Amino acid sequence: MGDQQEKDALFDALAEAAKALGNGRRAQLIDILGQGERSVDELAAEIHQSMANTSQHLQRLLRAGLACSRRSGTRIYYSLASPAVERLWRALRETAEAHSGELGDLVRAYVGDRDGLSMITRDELLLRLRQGDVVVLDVRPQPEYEAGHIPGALSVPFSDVKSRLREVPQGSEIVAYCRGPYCLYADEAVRLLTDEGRLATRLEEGFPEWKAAGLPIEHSAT
Amino acid sequence: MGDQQEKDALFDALAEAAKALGNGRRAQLIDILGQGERSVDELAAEIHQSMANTSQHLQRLLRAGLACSRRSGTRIYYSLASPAVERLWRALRETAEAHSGELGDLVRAYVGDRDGLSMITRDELLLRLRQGDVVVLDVRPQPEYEAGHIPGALSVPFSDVKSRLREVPQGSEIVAYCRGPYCLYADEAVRLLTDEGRLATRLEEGFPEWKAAGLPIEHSAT
DNA sequence: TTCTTATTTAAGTAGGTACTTGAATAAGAA
DNA sequence: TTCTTATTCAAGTACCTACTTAAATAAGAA
Repeated sequence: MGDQQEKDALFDALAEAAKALGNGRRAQLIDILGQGERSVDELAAEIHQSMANTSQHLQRLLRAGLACSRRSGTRIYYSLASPAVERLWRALRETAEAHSGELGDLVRAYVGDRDGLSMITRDELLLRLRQGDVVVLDVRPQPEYEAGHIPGALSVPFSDVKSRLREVPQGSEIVAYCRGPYCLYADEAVRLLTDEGRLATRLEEGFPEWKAAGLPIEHSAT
Repeated sequence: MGDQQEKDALFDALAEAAKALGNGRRAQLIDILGQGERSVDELAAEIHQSMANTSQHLQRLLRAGLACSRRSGTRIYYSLASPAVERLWRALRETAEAHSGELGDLVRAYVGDRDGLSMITRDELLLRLRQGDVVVLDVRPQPEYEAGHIPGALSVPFSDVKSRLREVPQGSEIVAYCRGPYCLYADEAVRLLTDEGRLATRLEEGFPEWKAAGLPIEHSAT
């Protein structure tokens, strides 16, 4: 007990979990899995990688204890191992953001200019929901909506917003949300709706943050 | 804006911070830096690595935005870049611990059996401090005590406990603390004191957790 | 049974990482 | 100035990682 070799082994094991997060593709997988469970082929499509490569990344997450999997017929569904993983991912983002400069530039390069974009916080949305004068739009892909969404939200995946405009109730303000701060679905939806003359706003954060705050969640009957 | 290449670059940058933590030696450095700033040679001695290798690890932490450094004469002192890093490190530990099994075994192998060890929580210690019937012992190395400690604590580094027994006031219960749950200094101090017939207890957590909880801290006049 | 689809495994390669050793800086002391 | 000490840099090597392609499983459908 207490010798250097064992100490090194302990810290190596802790570092294993960090290594699992230490790859851009796996970080994306964690971000997506934060929305709910997904199959390997869906995940491969999301991160634009081959099935083989995606499978290997997922198994790395499995081994590190960040993800878990279940088989259903011919498909295998992966999900985050515990809420602690969600906290770890958020802490990593906050740390990287505090290291001002580089990451900010990359976010700006990917996300573009959000200056003209109307945004509201979670607390504001809660208030408006109680008043009952907003329509909430979940613009993430359908499977993520089905795995869990803000109660009362309508599922209109980003790619369908334009064609399904008529389904969105008129008259009240629209609040769109997606995966989180690094997700553009809600941004684009708000821009599109605004162009159509609707009053639309983006929720600052995404579904995982809503869930992590302990707020109520609705699941689709399957 | 919004293309795959930029998205990959953004997540690669986030993964960079995780990669920096993804090495046992650097994880140890982060754990030690959580106690306060230290010079390169002190850190090299702590992790039992060469100066060159330690320096390279520290520069990796620097580049990733997890650490920062300042020069003072011929020495360069490294410290954590922000409290967010401390949160990240804690989240990583919690995640790894949730992945029951392997890590538990490694902790047990390094830490040994804590069953016979008397422990108190932070809240209990706060209560006892208010009652004024405890002596608090900081058994970490002197530089860590100087960089910040629990108010009123006496600095008796682990290696000196045996020879400096007389300095520890008799009559009241002793509470020893160190770096945190993976640190053995307080364990050993409590065993030693108990063998000498003193009433000694270990603080469950360490100094970084005390600091993170926003509790008061005392610094040595230098 | 054979066929199909989803996933994993195996093998190979280019590039990255963690150490080592020895030389180069950089600040202060003599 | 030279000497000393703390730190960094440079170059080399053994090992590890992220991807590729092609073959192997594994479950369900026909």
